[in-house]
Amino acid sequence: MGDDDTATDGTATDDSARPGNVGEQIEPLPPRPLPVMADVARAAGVSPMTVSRVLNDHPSVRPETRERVLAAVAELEYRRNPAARALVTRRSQTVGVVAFDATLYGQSALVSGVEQAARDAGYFVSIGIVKEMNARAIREVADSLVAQSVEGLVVLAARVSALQELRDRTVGVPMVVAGGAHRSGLPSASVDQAAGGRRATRHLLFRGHRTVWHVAGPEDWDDARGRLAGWQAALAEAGAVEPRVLRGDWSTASGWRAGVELARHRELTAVFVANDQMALGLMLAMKQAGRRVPEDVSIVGYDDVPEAAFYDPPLTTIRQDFEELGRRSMQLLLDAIDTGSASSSPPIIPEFVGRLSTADAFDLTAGGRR
Amino acid sequence: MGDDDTATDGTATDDSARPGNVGEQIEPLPPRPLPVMADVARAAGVSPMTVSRVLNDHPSVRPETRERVLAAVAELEYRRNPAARALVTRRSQTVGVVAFDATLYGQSALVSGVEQAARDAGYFVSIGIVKEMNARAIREVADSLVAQSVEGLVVLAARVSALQELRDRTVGVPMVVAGGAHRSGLPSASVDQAAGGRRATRHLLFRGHRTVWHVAGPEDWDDARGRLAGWQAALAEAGAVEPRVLRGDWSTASGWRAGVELARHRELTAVFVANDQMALGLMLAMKQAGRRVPEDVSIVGYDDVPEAAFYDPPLTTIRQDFEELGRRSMQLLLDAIDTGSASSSPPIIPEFVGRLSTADAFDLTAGGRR
DNA sequence: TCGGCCTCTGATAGCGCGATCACGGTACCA
DNA sequence: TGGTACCGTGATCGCGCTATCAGAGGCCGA
Repeated sequence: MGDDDTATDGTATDDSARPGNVGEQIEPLPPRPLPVMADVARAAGVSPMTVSRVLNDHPSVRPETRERVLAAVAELEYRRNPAARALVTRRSQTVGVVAFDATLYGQSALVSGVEQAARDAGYFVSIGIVKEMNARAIREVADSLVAQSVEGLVVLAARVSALQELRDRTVGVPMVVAGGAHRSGLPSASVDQAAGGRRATRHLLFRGHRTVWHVAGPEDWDDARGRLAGWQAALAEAGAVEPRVLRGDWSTASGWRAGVELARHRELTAVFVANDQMALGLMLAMKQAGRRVPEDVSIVGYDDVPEAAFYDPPLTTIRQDFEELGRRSMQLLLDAIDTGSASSSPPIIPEFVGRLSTADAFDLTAGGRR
Repeated sequence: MGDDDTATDGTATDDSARPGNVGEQIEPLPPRPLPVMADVARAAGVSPMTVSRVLNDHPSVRPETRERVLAAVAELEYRRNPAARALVTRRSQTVGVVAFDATLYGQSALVSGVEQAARDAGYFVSIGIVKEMNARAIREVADSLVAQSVEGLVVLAARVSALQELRDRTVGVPMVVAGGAHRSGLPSASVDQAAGGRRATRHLLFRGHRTVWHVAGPEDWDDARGRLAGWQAALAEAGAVEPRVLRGDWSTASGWRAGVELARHRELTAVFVANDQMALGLMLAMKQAGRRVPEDVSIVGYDDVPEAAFYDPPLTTIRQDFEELGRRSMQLLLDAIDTGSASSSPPIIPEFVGRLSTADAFDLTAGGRR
C-alpha cells in the first residue's frame, strides 16, 4: 500500500504491541486524487477564493460567476475538505453526545432528537457511550470528545453527583444536560418530573386509593428525584400516608424485585412506578403472587415506551416527549456555542396517558376483598 | 448532492434567513489561546517535530527527551488539533454509523457495540439517523457523513433493496453492514438468522405442534428473510404444512394486529414471531381473544430484549448478541480501512432461550380441544 | 470630465500539524 | 585513526482552506 510503516529500521523496535493510547500508528491512506478547490477554480476560470465564497454563500459574487463555479463543483463532484476548513475556521461543525447505556429507551430516543436537531442546524453528532454513569467515566468520554474538537456537549440525563462534579471542572466547551439537572447548576432542557409524579399519583388518589406506593429510580438521578418529589407532594396535599419508598435501577428486573416485595403488602392497592420497564416487571411479580392488575392493584408507569400500550394490561403512564427534549437541548447548546453563555429552557410538562392498568378502588371503599 | 441552493441571484442581498444547508454562515469563535505544538516545543526545549514524534510514539526519540516533552504536554494541558492532524495525515479517525430508528432495541444495542469497538480502536463515531430506510435516505445521510470525512461507514441492518442500490453506487469510503446483508453483496457481519428461525420452529415442532405459524418482519429486511427461510426449512424437514405468512413492521402494534388476525384461526397452536416486540403485541391480542399463552398458543420471539424475561408469560426467544455483532462489524470496517478490501465475517449463531411462553401441544396430540 | 465609491475578484498569508530530508553526534568496525 | 553506520534531532515545506487586503472596473454625482 502507501508506503512506510516507519518502524522499519529496527534493531530494538519496540513498536508493536503497544497499548492503544495517545500515539496510535497512523498510516496515511493511499492518496486518492480528490479534486481540491484549486481544481474547481481552474475549471471555472476563477480563483480559489471565489470558489470559497460561492460555497460559503458569500453575497458578493456575480450570479453568473456563481453559476460557473457551481457547475464546476458539480462536474468534478467536488467536496470541501472539512479538516482544512476546520483548521482555519476553528469550527468543527460537530457536537458530542454523552449517553449512558444507549439501549435504555429514554436515552436512545434522546439521541434521535438530538441528532435530528443537530443535522437540521448543519452539525454532526459524535457519540460517546459510558458504561457507568460516574463523573470519572463521563469526564473521560467528554474529554475524548473534546479532544476531537467538538464545539459543545450534550450529556444525556445523568446522575446528579456526576453532574455536580462536571460543573466544577469545566471541560472547555459549552455543555448542556438533556434531562433533569436542576440541582446540578448546569444548563439543561428538562421535563417537569415533579409534575409528572404528581399527576400519576393524583390519578390514583382520585380513583379512590387510600394511598399510593412508589418504586423510584436510582437515588442520584435527578429524574428519579423529581418523580419522587411529585409523588410525595401529591400524597401530602391529599393527606395520605406516605409509604416507604422502594428503589429500582430502571431495569425491568429491578421492577420485578420490587414487585415481589410489594406483593407481600396485602393492603397495597396502588403503585406509581418510576418508569415503564420497571412497571412491567412489577406487574409480572404481582400476577405471579396472585394479585390481579388492575382489579387488585392499580399501576401507573412513566415514559410511555412504545410497548406500554401492549403490556398486559396496557399500562397507564406519563408520556415524556424525548425527541422534543433532545431538540431543545440541542437548541440550547447551539445558542451556547454562538453566544458563549448557556441558559436552561423551561421544563416540558409531561402528559398523562390513561390505559387499563388502573381501576377505581371499589373494593377498598366498599370494604370488599383485600 | 451538488449542494448549492443556487436560487440566490437576487439582486438584493438575500443572505439572512437562509435555510440551513451547505453554506451556513460560519463565524469564527472568539479565539481562545490554546497551546499549540510550538508552545510545547518551546517549553520542553525541543523542536516541534520532536513533540510530534513523541506524541506519535515514534521510536527514535531518546527516553529523557520524551519525558521532557510529555512533562511539557501535561504542564500546558496540550492537545493536538485534530483538524490540523487530519489535514496532513488524511485520516479523520472517525467512522460513521447509519442507523434506522435508534429506538429499536437492536439498533441501539448495535450502536453500543460499534461505539465501544471504535473507541477501543481509537476511532470516533459519528452518527446519522435515517427516518425511512430507503436508498435515497441512506445515501443522503451516508453522503453527509462522507462529506464530514469519515473513513468508513457502518450501516445498521437495513433493507435489502436499499443496500443493493448502495452497493451499486459507491459512496467513496469502505462500508460494511451490521446485520443481514448476505444477499446485498456488501461486506457484513451478521447473525445466522436462518439458524435462529430453524431453532425456534423446531422447538415448537418438537413440543408436538402440528405446524407453526410465522409473523415475519418487513419483506425486504434481510434479517426477516433469514428467519422466514429458517422457519420454512424447519417446517419442510418435519413435513409440516406451511401456513400463510403474516407481515409486521417490527413494531409492537403490528404484532398486535397480526395477533388479532391469527386469533381467528382456532386450529393454530404455535407461532414464531420475528421479534420480541411483535411477540408482545401478539400475546396481548391472543389473550384479548381468549386464547391463553402458553396453554392454548405457544409463542417464540426473537432478539431476547431485556424485557422479554418479564413479559407475561416470560417469552421463549432467540437471543442475538448485538454488541458482539457491533464489534465484529467495526473490526471488519477497520480491516477494510487498513487494507482497502472488505470481507464478511462468519455469521454468529444465535442462542435459544427457553422460558414459559411455549408448552407441549398436549391437546393436539391427545385430540383435545381445538 | 474627474474623483470617489461601490461591486466583484484575486494575491497572499497563514491555520497547526507531520513527511521529508539534512545534519551533528556517537558507536562501531577495520 | 579514519571511515561508515547509524541514532536523535531540527529546518523546511505543504496539506486545503479562508481572512485579509489590495486592486480592477463600473457607476454616480459634482
